[in-house]
Amino acid sequence: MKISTKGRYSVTALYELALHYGTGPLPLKNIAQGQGLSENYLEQLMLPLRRAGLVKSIRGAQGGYMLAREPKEITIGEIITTVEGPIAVVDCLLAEAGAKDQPCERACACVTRGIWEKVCDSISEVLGGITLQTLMDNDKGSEHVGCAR
Amino acid sequence: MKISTKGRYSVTALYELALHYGTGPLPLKNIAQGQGLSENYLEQLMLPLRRAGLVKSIRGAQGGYMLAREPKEITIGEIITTVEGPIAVVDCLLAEAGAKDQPCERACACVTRGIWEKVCDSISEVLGGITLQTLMDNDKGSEHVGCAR
DNA sequence: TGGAATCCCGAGCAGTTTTGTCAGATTTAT
DNA sequence: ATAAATCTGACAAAACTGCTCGGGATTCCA
Ligand code: FES
Ligand code: FES
Repeated sequence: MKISTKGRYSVTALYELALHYGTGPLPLKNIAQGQGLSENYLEQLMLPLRRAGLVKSIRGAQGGYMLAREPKEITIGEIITTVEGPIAVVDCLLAEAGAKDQPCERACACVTRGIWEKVCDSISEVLGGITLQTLMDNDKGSEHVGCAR
Repeated sequence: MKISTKGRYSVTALYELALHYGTGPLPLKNIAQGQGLSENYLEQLMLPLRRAGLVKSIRGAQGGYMLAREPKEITIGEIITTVEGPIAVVDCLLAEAGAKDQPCERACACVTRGIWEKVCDSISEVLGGITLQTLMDNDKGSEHVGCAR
């Protein structure tokens, strides 16, 4: 039950873009250095994000990335599903949609199916309810008062 | 974001035990064959479950496993955390408890931390709210009416 | 008392996924 | 022209998953 680094890095990268929203393209190097991430790795994550229409890119010198929409229109759920695939805690839940092969043999008789559905719904609800704007607001609101370490 | 077969198999196995609750020990072979699981693999899952006090075992011929508590006293969350480890969608959330090493450098400044906490809480709430008894009740309640396939 | 059934335990292993690295091609501002 | 940047695909180490196997220990039953 882990969210991979793909998801986490993507969120922080797009949060960084959100902070610069409206101020032209931001090169990947800046994001990577600022957050201490591998530029090469981050590069790979931007590919699906661009194809999904979450970010836009400008090539060449003085180029970079920028959000394709307003921060309040991009949810954390979108970001994570884009780079990690659909939120399905068990493969069975995927089958109903695509269903070229059906890994869920006893779908209607399976007593546990309801559990996984509830978990997925719950996660989707949480992640779909948080936007990049939310993160910015929360960060501004926090006082950064005395932290133990 | 997957729940591994460890978690799923354990839940179905313990559900099977719940169905036989009060009727003596059930050998692993029966569970495995009934659910179409590998007996050898299931054996490995029972080890942590026994150590965690969820099941009791009786060795020797005519032995087997039984629930250590009533079905209504065993939550799905307990089962899954026992075999898969704590529900922490990111490692950072683990650190605060044990914390021999601290993977979460900027815990108090990290804007994304709140997201992962919400997700974990949400999952824990769902899984902690479902017991083996719940599953049995739901299954009895369902009419098993016309299912497409 | 002698199997036979059954749990107990650790080692090992093939396949997949994760987490990157790298080299080079392409585009564009200056 | 040159430098800055994105684009793309190939590759690889490490971790994880999903098992399998072999042998040991315990207990029931005939
Ligand atoms: S067999 Fe697919 S959810 Fe149980
Ligand atoms: S650095 Fe640990 S939660 Fe962000």
